[in-house]
Amino acid sequence: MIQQTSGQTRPGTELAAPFVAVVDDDPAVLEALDSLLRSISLATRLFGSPAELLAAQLPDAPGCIVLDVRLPGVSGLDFQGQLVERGIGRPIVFMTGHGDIPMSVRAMKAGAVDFLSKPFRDQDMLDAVTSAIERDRQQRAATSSRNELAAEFETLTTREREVMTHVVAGLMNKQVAGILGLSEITVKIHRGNVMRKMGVRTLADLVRKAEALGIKP
Amino acid sequence: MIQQTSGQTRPGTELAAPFVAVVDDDPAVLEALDSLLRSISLATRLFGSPAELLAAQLPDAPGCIVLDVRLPGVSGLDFQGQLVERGIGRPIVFMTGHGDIPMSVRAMKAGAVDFLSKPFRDQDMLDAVTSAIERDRQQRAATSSRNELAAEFETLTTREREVMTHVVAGLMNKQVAGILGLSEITVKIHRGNVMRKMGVRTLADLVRKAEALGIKP
DNA sequence: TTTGCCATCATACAGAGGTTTGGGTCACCT
DNA sequence: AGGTGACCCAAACCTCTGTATGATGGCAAA
Repeated sequence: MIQQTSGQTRPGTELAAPFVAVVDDDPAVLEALDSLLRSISLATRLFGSPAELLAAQLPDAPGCIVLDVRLPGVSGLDFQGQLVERGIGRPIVFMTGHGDIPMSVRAMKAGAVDFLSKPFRDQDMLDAVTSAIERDRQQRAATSSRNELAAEFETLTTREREVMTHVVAGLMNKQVAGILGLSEITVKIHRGNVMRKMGVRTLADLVRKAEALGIKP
Repeated sequence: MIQQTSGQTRPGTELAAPFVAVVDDDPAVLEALDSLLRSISLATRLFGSPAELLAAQLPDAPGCIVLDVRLPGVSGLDFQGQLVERGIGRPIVFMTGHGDIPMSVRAMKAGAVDFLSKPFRDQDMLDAVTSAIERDRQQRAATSSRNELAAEFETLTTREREVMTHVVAGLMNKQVAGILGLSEITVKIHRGNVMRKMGVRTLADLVRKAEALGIKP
């Protein structure tokens, strides 16, 4: 039971099965992709329109989105932008029957993983999807560890954050005390609290965490 | 005179005028691009083939390469790979008269800044080139500061590097001494040398430099 | 009001960091 | 043979860090 709980709550474990969300207005295409992706043991979510995908709740697992450029409602490229805005930053694989070079370049510039012309070879789609999922896996791992860090940082009081900022800048306790108008002993106490709350035992580790948090001034 | 010397030798200043290297086997295209690029005050280097560019010495300034995909000798895409191998990592803007989507996607995946179909609008080329030069500028700044760091690190002796590795890992002097089979006082001396040679005064700064150098074990 | 958290400071002590001074061995190069 | 530089160590001395112990006051939620 301990292991089970640990496995469920510990972030970054990523044992969940990856999935692929497919958006296309042609049911035949959806069916074909569903079959293809399942053949390599990938879970699928099928959508007939961008709106459906936005309404749905994607699994909390590494995954990607396969998208036709020409979709009912909005352009696939615009939809790409919408997804990013809403924080649904899943890697996207585009496909199209009537694409052109500027379209593909725009998609790639916006971060698309691949841009496949219909008809494409099955293997090309599988490669693209595999690559996209791997990208998402790393993305999620990075976001996850950043979130844990931010959570620790938020447990600090205002004073503790001020002290931490100056400490990781390399200032001595007495200097920090001078800047903040405190006595050196008070700074030491805050500093000790910072170390404890940030879960580090050495200044080196604190500096690295501060770097990851983007603490500069 | 002091200011002049300082300005010439300090890296990262990047006051040098940006340039654009253009490779195309059609003299008319070269001439047209030369004229276009000069109109926004960009220096140009014109080449009739990839081999010519490889033989030439590009200026030590931010710049980019404008390349036709179909070139005498090699494919523009293969040439892109060759340039990366030789450390000529300038951002590339592709242009083509007979391109297709897979080609453009491959180029973009390989890091191309843009991929323009001929005929393209002048403004599109200017935008692409401007963006490419900006990317190179940042690339060069990053490489430059990494090189300075590596240079400092290379002035360290083997022992000093070992000590530094353990120190930035957060170990105490006595622990480092135990691992390396030294006395604590010797570690202190090495540590002092490391700080001096790496040009830092605080452990925090040393940790940051070590991070930038990718020192982990 | 009581409780809890935040913040502040003092004294005292233990331990870690850092430099200086001075000394030694060894390998390599001129 | 002498010089250089890496490497090693010790004693002395100082500063800085870190952690108690104990105490005060403000402020907000229960």
